[in-house]
Amino acid sequence: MVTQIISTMETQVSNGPAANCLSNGPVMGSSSTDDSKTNLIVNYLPQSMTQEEFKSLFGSIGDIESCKLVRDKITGQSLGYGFVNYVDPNDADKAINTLNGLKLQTKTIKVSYARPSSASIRDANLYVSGLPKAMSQKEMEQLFSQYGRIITSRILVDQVTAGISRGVGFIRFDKRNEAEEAIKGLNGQKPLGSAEPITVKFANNPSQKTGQALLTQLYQTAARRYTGPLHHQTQRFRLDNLLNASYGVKRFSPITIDSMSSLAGVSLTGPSGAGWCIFVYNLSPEADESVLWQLFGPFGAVTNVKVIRDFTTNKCKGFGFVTMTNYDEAAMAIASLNGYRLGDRVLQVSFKTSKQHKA
DNA sequence: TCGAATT
Repeated sequence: MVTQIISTMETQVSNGPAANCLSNGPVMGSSSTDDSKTNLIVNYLPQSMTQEEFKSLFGSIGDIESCKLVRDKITGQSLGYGFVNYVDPNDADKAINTLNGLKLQTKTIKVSYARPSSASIRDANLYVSGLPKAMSQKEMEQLFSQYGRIITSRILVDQVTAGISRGVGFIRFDKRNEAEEAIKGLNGQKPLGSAEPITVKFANNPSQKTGQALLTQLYQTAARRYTGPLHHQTQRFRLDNLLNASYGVKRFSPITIDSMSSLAGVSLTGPSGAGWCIFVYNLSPEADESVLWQLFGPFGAVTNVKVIRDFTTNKCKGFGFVTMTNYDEAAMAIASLNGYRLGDRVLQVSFKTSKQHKA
């Protein structure tokens, strides 16, 4: 858990023209000339960046033959990448040297030569989940390399726990058919010595988040910023106000911390450096992350909340998870919120049980 | 009634 702040490392594994994402290639009017030394792909652009800002940034390096920020055809949202074709190959080189790795908002942009446009290299990007936490990027590549030439790979890591793998990553193959073969060969397979099968599927486009997800992300950032070391009494008071204001109900469970921690036969999801995971049951189908922040935030440091939704309906499946940093604050939240009436529902709140090592 | 992860 605790995967809000994400840092990643990506290495270039190809020789020659650098990797890219998708292949719109040189944009308009480039005819049959060789663009390999002038045409660049720019990845990991901030969602909010406009075509004008994009052009302005890269135009500051030198004359641009053409440039295009790639957008979703339907929504018009930026897909987080674009192409710049310079007039002078020296400017392309200069753009890579000066703008690659530039930090813009929460993103670190990547500037590299675009591969020649062709249908065969499209949709060759895979999303992999369920990777063993101990698996390195190199090991992941070894696993996939039997299916083709890997252009880029990445394993996502959790920054707040000092770079522990989140067990998910990306593999971009040179060719789509290589990616297809990798799915056939590896999806549902257990990597050597691992008990869990991995999931391998085609990746979504980058930076494609729902407006809801973006709002949630913003809210989580803000909430964490203001989660200060308030005294418990004050927090109680704050919670009362919050809940009264928000839901018009009030009730604290009489369950004590001691009775909570003496539950027999269940192993708790431990601190594990990432905090204490709390299971929240009986949320309404309309519940969203903000409810969990409001409920748990007043008790102390909350690092992560998650409402589990049905994939197709996007409605809450009735439960969610909250991660809190400190045991006593988590215990206090559980003691106070278990049995809490939220609208016409009575919440059940407990430490998340671990299916893995239950006795 | 105890998850899923999207650069």
